[in-house]
Amino acid sequence: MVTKGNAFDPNCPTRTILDRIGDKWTVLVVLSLRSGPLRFTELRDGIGRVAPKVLTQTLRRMERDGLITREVYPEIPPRVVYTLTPMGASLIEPISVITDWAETHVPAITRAQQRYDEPA
Amino acid sequence: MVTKGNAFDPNCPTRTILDRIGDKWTVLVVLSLRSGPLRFTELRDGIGRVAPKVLTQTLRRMERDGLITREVYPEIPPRVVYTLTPMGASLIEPISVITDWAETHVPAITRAQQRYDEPA
DNA sequence: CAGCATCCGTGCAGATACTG
DNA sequence: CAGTATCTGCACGGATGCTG
Repeated sequence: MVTKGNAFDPNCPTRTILDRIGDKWTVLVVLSLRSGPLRFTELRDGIGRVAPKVLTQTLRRMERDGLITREVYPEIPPRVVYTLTPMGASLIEPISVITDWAETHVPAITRAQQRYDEPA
Repeated sequence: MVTKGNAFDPNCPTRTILDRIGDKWTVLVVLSLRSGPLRFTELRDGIGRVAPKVLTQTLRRMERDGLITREVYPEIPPRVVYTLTPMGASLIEPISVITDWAETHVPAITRAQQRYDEPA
């Protein structure tokens, strides 16, 4: 069985995962941390145009979920390092399945869209 | 390589896929149609609390993407049947990878959240 | 039956400015 | 440096009512 049948339950915890995977920044953070821990600014610069507030929200939620750890070094200037936990790292696989699927089917999807958008 | 490095491009087509997978209703439609074609109302009833407008939007977008087909029988009363295309059906695999991951890790995530939310 | 048209509320992304 | 504080806007989900 693909799903235990509770995927239709609005409160199904699987939904939470889908939300995370579907979240733009969460995925990018995982991929960014794939090759090692990074500081806040390094993440920010690597990811591109992301407001600090939004990045912070994303990181806090991921920390809460146990996907990353957050280590604060009380220096001046402060240094905070984010690291993928084993669980966080295990997300890379599902993500790569999705991206593989995407790269395989995107051309067909694009064609389907064009066909759909063509003359009425 | 997990990603071709363009996952960070805001216009990366892979993002579109992530958005679809992350979309609550799209996933439920795929799972609903897994065992055969369904009519609009059947989908609506099976999925649960979803506004017709939202379901229609979801179905149109999926049709446009080539994930489902929409057949209209000009009868009275009208009958419209939605069917998973081969491409749409191929989405079940990635989805099941996600749900498998979810079912494996949800307990750990829940525990992590509780630990995080505990005494300040 | 299968939807379209319309309206509403609002959650939330994002920009900007400031601080320990 | 690594955030917090504050404001804005608008995309989007959802409810309701109508129609071919």
